[in-house]
Amino acid sequence: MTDGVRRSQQRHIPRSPGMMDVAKLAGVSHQTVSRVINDHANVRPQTRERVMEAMRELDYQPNSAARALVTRRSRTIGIITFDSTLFGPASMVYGIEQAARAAGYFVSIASVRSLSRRSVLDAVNQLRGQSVEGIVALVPKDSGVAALASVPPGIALVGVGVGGAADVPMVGVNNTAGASLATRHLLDLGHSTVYHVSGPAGWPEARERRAGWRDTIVAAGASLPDVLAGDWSAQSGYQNGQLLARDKQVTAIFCGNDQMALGVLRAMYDVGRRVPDDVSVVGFDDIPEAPYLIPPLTTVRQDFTELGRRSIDLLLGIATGARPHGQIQLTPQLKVRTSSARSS
Amino acid sequence: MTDGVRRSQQRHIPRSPGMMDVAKLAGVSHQTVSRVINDHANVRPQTRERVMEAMRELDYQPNSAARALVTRRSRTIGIITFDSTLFGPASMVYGIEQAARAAGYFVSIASVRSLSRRSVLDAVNQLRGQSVEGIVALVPKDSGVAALASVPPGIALVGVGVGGAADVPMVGVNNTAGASLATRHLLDLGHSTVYHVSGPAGWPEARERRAGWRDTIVAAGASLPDVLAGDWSAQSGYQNGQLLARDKQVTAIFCGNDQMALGVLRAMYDVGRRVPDDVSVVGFDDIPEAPYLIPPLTTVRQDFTELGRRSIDLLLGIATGARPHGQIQLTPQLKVRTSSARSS
DNA sequence: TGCCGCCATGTGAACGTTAACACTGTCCGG
DNA sequence: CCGGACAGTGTTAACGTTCACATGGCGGCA
Repeated sequence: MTDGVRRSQQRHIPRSPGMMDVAKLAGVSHQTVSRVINDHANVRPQTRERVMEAMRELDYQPNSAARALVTRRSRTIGIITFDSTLFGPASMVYGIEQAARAAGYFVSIASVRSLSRRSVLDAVNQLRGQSVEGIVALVPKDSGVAALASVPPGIALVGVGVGGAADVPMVGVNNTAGASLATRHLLDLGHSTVYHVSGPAGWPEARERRAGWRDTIVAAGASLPDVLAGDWSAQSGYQNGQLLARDKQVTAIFCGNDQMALGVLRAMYDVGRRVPDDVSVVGFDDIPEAPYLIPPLTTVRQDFTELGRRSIDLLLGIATGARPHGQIQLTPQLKVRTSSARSS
Repeated sequence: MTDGVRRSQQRHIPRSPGMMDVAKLAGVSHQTVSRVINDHANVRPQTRERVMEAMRELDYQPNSAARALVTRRSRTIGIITFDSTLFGPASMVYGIEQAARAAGYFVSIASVRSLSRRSVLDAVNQLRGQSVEGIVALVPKDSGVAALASVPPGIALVGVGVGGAADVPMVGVNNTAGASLATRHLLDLGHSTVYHVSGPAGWPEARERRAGWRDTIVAAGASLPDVLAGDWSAQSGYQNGQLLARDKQVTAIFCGNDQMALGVLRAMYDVGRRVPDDVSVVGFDDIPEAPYLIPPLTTVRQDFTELGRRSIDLLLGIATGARPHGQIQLTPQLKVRTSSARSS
């Protein structure tokens, strides 16, 4: 007795009830308890009830480590994410978590400070160490994508927003189509051409949006202005906006995301160029604030949450060996608000 | 031989190398491998090198499940989060993840769709099922906080943004002080009083900011206007802003967060009331876009990332039994921009 | 010289679960 | 009325670690 007390004192983590304890209390074998937990057939309803009761009484929680050890399945998927502070990534993490949980998986997260090959690979290894059954990687930059491509096979991996050309199963929005939608919208409003504030070099999504914009301009036979490159931030939008605001020829601007559009809006305001009377501005993403900017921002909507959900679908498909490679592209949608209008 | 092949075929998950395999290859016992992995003393450098070499050769990854099973430590902490889509929560998750990783922990996430007692408790149980060693809960609503209070002890738990009165160890920003800072700033600019667009009922942070505002008004002997209640969204800010814009007496508004301030800004613009010439507006949070709104928003800055870091400090402190209860309050900071000016 | 103690390693038993198989009855068809 | 199928349950052995000891060798000190 004394000995027992001493023993339980030296382990600082108190033992929580196990299957054996439940079994003893219910008067069955631990295997029967296991059967109840895993909803196996061939357990008498009455027995099942007795076991459940015992579980309730002891506040029994199955030990996931033991289970993972013997089944070799962690029921966990990992997310690698860069700057999950932004609306887009944050929403996707949310969508992924919801979908994963619905599919019976836990979600473990590893956020990387930079998108260098090195840090992405570190994150992959961290998650491998947790023996995740699959990884969804939000690493929307070439260096990150390259790192993904060099991950040893054998681990299910899906990239999100890594561009259509990536050598990795991926889900993303059709950026080319989205950019095209926005550009055509502005051309259709009578603007002679459309200027573009793009995302930074090395980002597949920036490149694809730029391409969609360019192709549309060219196809329409309009003159092709130089691209201004930002870094996705409102600040960079503001700076580029100041440049554009000075040029009276500029009547329509398509921005690579809403934050930059917000900066452009502010730059126009500062210089006294009215939106949409003098200049039309279109963004990309449809952040929740978009309808309340001055003026309400016309933008291309991506359904980030759905993107997250789909990435789990794809991942689970791969994990069960369905398709070796897959590619899912969602179609974005133009949201016309008041920041775009007919050319005067 | 044939038998061996068949066996490895029927298990669909192929066995990855274990300690035993490494041990055999290095010509030592599994225990020595364990010692090498855990950096135990008393291993000859030469032996250590041989083991490391074997690990590299086999691409050995320690099995975290087995380790967790025997040590009863998962090296994992859990995050419960509500609407991680917003800037604040998203930043905190980021800060938490960084800090946890630095402390050698993995991070598992459970996002709840609502802050009802039920769903918060479900999330707690999900994480308990993963045997996390501690939980950081971002559940900034009374119902969620109440749920936390009823979590069985024995699991380390820290609330973030749950209000100072909570019966749970917590970290948060000093909302009262922050609101006071904003309100005093406006009073000091000569405004006869300050109106308040508050967060929704049942949110401790909304309550505390309201209290800070009210106390400051009362202490200054100014007249106390009715509170307008929003729901944190830009939309609700816009709606309440429209109400306030009609009232010519309103010259200063303190908003419970930046999104609502953004909506108010837009409402003022629509009605033709100039900010800051006619009306001063101050927000709370300092979202990255705040400097680029029209006009740049004066706001109260909270360091969300730091908040996340601190919550891990507190959690780890509790988990190692340092203090049974703790409370950390960070001091927010006023960022004066151009949306606030002297009363005319 | 002999014993003690420490360094370097090995051995065996947990940890809590699932998988595989063994064991009872009961019911049904021949 | 007997054999076999099947429902319901129990028994034993993994899974890959760490922990608590046990072991052997070697150096130092009395």
